Amino acid sequence: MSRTDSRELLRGTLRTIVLKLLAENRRMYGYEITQQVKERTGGTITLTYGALYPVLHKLEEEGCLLTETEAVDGRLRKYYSLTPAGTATAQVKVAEFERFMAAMQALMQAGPGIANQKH
Amino acid sequence: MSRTDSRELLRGTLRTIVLKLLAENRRMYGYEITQQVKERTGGTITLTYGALYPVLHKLEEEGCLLTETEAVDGRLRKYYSLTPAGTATAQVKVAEFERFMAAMQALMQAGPGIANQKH
DNA sequence: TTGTATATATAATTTTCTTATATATATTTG
DNA sequence: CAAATATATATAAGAAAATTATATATACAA
Repeated sequence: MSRTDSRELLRGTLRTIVLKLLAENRRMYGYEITQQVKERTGGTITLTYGALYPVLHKLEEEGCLLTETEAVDGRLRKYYSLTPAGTATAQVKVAEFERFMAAMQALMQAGPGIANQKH
Repeated sequence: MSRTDSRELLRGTLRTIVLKLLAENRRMYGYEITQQVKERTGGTITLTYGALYPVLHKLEEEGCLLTETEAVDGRLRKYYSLTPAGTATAQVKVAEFERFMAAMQALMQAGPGIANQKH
């Protein structure tokens, strides 16, 4: 299976993604997060459960998230929502990410190179 | 030392950065790469030597880079340049990164403030 | 001569992710 | 009806990639 999916680039962005989505949605459960990410990125980004759940647990442990477990259609769902501290962290993380994006843009644009020839 | 520097976001992008710069510059040495990155990103991104050199060695080992060592002002410099395979890899990596950026943009933009309530 | 800048390198540790596995119910499909 | 797929969470073992610390060496400026 060759993955067109750029997994390695995802490194370091998981927490930011989770916090951002929760900042928008007020409450979400893990599975829902993976589905939203897949949908909204047209399948380019797919989260793995082995990475997601530990991050959710860690964010909870750090006081960024709180949970409420509910049974829906006979299956358990664990809803996560941001605490005030989590909201603050989300803002910081998103701002940091935007700064980082701009910096990467600066590196990826300019320069006579690969396929950047202008006529 | 509080770092405004978003180190964790850098994870997974190092190889792409190195390959992109080498695609533009034809040949560069390690120290030069760190300086260019710092300059071009206004200090937002700073590479550490502990990460950079192992990556350069690995890329060389993989056949993406070749080296020529020269003494300049009494100090040694190890210049790296792309092999044809390295050029191809650089193109793939940059394309992958752009795809990833677009996907992240899709996640980061949506819903200014708190929209998207479901139910 | 002391510190800063230039220049490369590696080892130990930590963080973070992948992969595999486990459990359990609901729904769709052959 | 059985089997496969979708929903839903969880964790352990291992790999990958980075941080941090350390080592070496020369040039230049204060």
